[in-house]
Amino acid sequence: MSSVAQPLSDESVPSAAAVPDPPRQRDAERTRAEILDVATQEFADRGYAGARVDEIAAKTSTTKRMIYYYFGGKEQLYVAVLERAYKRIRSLEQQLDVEHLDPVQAVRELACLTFDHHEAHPEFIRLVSIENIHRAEHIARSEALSGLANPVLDVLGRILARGWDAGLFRDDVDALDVHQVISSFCVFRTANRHTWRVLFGRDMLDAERREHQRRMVGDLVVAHLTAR
Amino acid sequence: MSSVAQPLSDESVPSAAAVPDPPRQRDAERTRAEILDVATQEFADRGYAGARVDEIAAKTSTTKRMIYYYFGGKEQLYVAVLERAYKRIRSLEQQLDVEHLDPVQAVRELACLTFDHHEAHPEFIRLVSIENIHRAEHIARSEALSGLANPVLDVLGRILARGWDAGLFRDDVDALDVHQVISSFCVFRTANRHTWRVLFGRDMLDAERREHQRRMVGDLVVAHLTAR
Amino acid sequence: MSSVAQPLSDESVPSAAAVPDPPRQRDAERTRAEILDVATQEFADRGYAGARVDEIAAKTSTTKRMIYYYFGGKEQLYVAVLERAYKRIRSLEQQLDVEHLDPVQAVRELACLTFDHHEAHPEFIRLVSIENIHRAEHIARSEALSGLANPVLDVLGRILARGWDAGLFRDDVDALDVHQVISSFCVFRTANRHTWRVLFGRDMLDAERREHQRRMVGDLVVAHLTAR
Amino acid sequence: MSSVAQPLSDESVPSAAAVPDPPRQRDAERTRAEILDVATQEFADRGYAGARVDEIAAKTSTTKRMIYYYFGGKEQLYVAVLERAYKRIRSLEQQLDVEHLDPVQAVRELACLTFDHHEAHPEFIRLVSIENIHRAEHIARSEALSGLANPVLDVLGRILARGWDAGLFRDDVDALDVHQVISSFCVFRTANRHTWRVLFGRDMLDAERREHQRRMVGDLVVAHLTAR
DNA sequence: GATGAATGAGTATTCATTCAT
DNA sequence: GATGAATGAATACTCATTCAT
Repeated sequence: MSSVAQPLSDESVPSAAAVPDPPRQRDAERTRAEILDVATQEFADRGYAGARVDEIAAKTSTTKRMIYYYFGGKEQLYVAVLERAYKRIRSLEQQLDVEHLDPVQAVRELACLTFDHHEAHPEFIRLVSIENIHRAEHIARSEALSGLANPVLDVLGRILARGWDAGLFRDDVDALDVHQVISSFCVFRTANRHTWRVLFGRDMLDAERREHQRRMVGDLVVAHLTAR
Repeated sequence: MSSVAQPLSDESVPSAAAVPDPPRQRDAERTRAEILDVATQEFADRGYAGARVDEIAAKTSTTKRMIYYYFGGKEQLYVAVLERAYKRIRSLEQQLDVEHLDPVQAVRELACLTFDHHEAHPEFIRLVSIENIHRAEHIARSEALSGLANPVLDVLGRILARGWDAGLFRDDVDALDVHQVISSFCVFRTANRHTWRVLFGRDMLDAERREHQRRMVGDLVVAHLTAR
Repeated sequence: MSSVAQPLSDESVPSAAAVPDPPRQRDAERTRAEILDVATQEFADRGYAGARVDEIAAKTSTTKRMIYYYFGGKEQLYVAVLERAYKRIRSLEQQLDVEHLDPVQAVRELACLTFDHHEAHPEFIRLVSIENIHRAEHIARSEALSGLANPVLDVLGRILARGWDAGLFRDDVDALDVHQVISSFCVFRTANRHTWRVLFGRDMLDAERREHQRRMVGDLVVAHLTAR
Repeated sequence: MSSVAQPLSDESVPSAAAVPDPPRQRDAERTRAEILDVATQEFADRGYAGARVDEIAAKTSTTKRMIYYYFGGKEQLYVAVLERAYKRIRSLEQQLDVEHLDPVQAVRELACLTFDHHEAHPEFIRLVSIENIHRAEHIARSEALSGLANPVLDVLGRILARGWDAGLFRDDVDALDVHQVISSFCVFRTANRHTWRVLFGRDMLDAERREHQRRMVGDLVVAHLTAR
């Protein structure tokens, strides 16, 4: 019901507010966006096979026919959902600004920003889990995604370079390794939240434990990089 | 694809050996086990909604009817798969033996063993991802699983206690925090392998990078625990 | 076997007339009605559990899928059949007109009309028998049916009132008692026709005995009401 | 759960009490009887198509195999249930003794006894309804049933003869007509109890209304027979 | 006689997709 | 662009019955 992508979608919000409808023009774009919003929610919620085209259509203000009209089918809709989700995430990552900090502070800050970022977009984490179950076959085929630049890696690369120059960081790990460490921690909390809660009785996303966990990821990566 | 249950199933192997199978009237335990083997593979491969009862039956030497005879339905079969998978993993974890090492070595060894362990059971990691997509509703309802003890935590608890006593480890993280750090890294490599490969061009499970990654998880947790 | 709904369905007849049916896109009401016609026949013929959705669909010009599209499932279809059947019967009962007769004639006439009425709708009697086997659980849950007015009772109530005023009728039976007497006789002939025939060698619906039986129900209720 | 057939089965009760098991002898008879008891309950409860062989077996102390061993199949079991039920009813009817009364008293008494009789055996009424849904095809094929004498008819025939001789009864109805009147009323109360309750809000089997109804059937048949 | 395992044909239901208007 | 009706292939599940021991 309530929009899934809201935290991400500055663009999709105005559809409700704003102008009194230019006769018939951006309707197409608006309809597409609405379908994508609902589909994102449904696919993230139930997986690709578990999501229902009927259900997606029903939660939309248009009809099932439009899904086929705009996207061609369930699979293409799913790919479109993935593409939009990845693009939004990447565009947010563009705004990272940690390069004014010293390398140690910068890497800690980057970890924390990634932490916040993933916590704000659980449905994106779920989509990624789902896509991994499918062995990433859809994003592999998507031209839009396979060529998508990765801002975090660039930022991280420059921080590491400065750290190495200053003799602060170990040099047997590269940017992708560090990104893996950060991502592992930040993704796992959300992706495996439910089984963890049942098996260990602790909710990794519990608000009370949030600060502790946030400090932990920073400590972790800094300790690792600066260990003698 | 690659045999799912083999690495785990000393018990299930004899089905291949022994007698040449009198046409009917095999035996209950063998039939059950065979269905579970195939179902584990199928559910891990395609998810709960994506797996097909017909397909599972077809890959079995018995019929679909037997799935309902022994398990009652698709969902119960899925739960039985989860239960067996968790029990096997737990039983392997029972065999952990790192307590003769000094705390730092012990925690590093534990991280490495967890690393090996998860790498050996990718289908288990997949099942866990899938169950998280379903918000762990099935294991939450399973009496067999919600009460399952967790050997790793006990072992880790004792190591930390020794480390604290010796003033070696920071004391603002508990056993579950440390387990989370280790699990995050070890699970993520397998769970997110495919999207990572497509997006970053690196296979986190690549054999050539294995030792590097294995050292990394040890370094990570030790550095974190011993950081001043 | 013999057309079920015909005697009742002025509305459903046009389906046979009109246009020669553009292949697809018939119209909703017609499709619904056709399914209900066939389902009425099948459920009356074989009972709820004995009727087959496949068989109903096969006797229809549409497909099984439409049954689920319009009704949701076998049980809801059965309820829809009951609802339509009861509504039709009630609507026919609305047309009763015996109040211009003196009370004795009126009650006899009412009995005879009920007799004719039930004889004309054997499939309705069968549906009622079937629903009683199910302890009326379906009509109990149907809002459409539990609130359905009962014209016969009103008519009967007014006749009895006149008879009591005139000192013609005994006053220790109420309208529902009288309706029970009439219904028992009229329903039993049809509902128990087959076992009666086998066990006693007499067909209670034999055309030759019809007038005799019709007079009997009138005599019965009049004699009862007017007995000193 | 609570035994259906109890009111009927003086013979089947001792199975639990009595002798300490003659090594293995009447076991066959006892097993047969137990199956029939459970099957009677199940068929009466759910109809022929609705009853489940598995369910019948499960409610038995033996296994499904025995149903096939003793009866051959579901249909034959159903026929056996009908045969036993009819035989028991007939045998109870043998005990009717109203011939010492004057014709009017006798016919009233007969009606009341029939009333009591049917009220005591609702599961028999249900079986008869069910068999009528199947157009009596099973009892028609049963040699045991098609030749079964009907004690009530004989008794009734003798009472009517006396009444005619005495000029008390109308002579345009025969014994079977009178039996039909009585049966209609007595069967209808039980057979159509549930729909009647839902549609008219009155339970025809309500204990408080029992005496009223019992008097009614007597009044009814006497008034009818003696009407001038 | 008795038992649990096994079976195949059936049976209700669902789903992505398309058509006519 | 938009809509409700329609479809066929799948999909989960059930049932009476039989076999091996």
